[in-house]
Parts: sequence; structure tokens; C-alpha cells
Amino acid sequence: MIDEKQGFFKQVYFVVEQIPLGKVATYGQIAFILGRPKSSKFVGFALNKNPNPKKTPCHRVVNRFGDLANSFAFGGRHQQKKLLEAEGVKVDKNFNVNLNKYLWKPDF
DNA sequence: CTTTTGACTGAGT
DNA sequence: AACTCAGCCAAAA
Repeated sequence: MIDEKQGFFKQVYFVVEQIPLGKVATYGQIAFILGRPKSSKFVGFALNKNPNPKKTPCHRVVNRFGDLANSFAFGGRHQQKKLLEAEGVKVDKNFNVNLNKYLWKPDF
């Protein structure tokens, strides 16, 4: 569960870590889970800091259209695309994923 | 302490 | 869904 006593960023990392392999989540969705549906920016902001790139699968987080983030801390969109495809998520040449198929359905 | 910032989103045009 | 405007609010400077 989410420890609300921890920082907002911490919660973001926690939720992102819960995204199952082969699925993706949107910033707004994560923000909603955290109780701050309007703070979608901060989801990305938190990942931008990305203190734990090994533990936080930022590549599974996309915007509401299913497009990969404009910037990417791991080393570029190509890297992200590669990581997603390695997990069974098909990413097209425009770095877009099929949300209807791959969107994560959280249990919260 | 105040101000800036930011990987977004939704409504309006 | 193409583009713009504004809101959202925690962390960093």
C-alpha cells in the first residue's frame, strides 16, 4: 500500500514499481491513485529526479495518449522503446503504445 | 522565507 | 485529437 506519511515522490515511485511487467500506466492515472489527479505533472517530475533508476521502471509510464515521454532519464526514447518491447509491450515507430491493450489496471 | 519549475491534463477554440 | 491556456502543488534554488 501507499504510505501517505512518506513524500509524494516516494508514493509515485511506489506506484510505478507496482506496474506489472508488460503493462504501462499514465501520469494522470498515477496522480489519481495518489489522490492528486491534478498533480499529474508531479508524477513526471518525480520520475525526472528518478533517484532509483534501477528500481523505478519509468519506461512503463507514458502520457495519456500512450506516447512515451518527451524526455527520458534512462538514455532516450529508443532505450525506453527497447525496454518496453523486451517486456512484451509493442511500441510503434512514434513511440506510442496501445493503451487499450497495455494500460495497467491498479487495484487501489 | 519566496520564487521557479516541471517527463501532464482537461477544457476551450 | 491539433493547439493554446491555465491549474495543479511538492521539491529545489
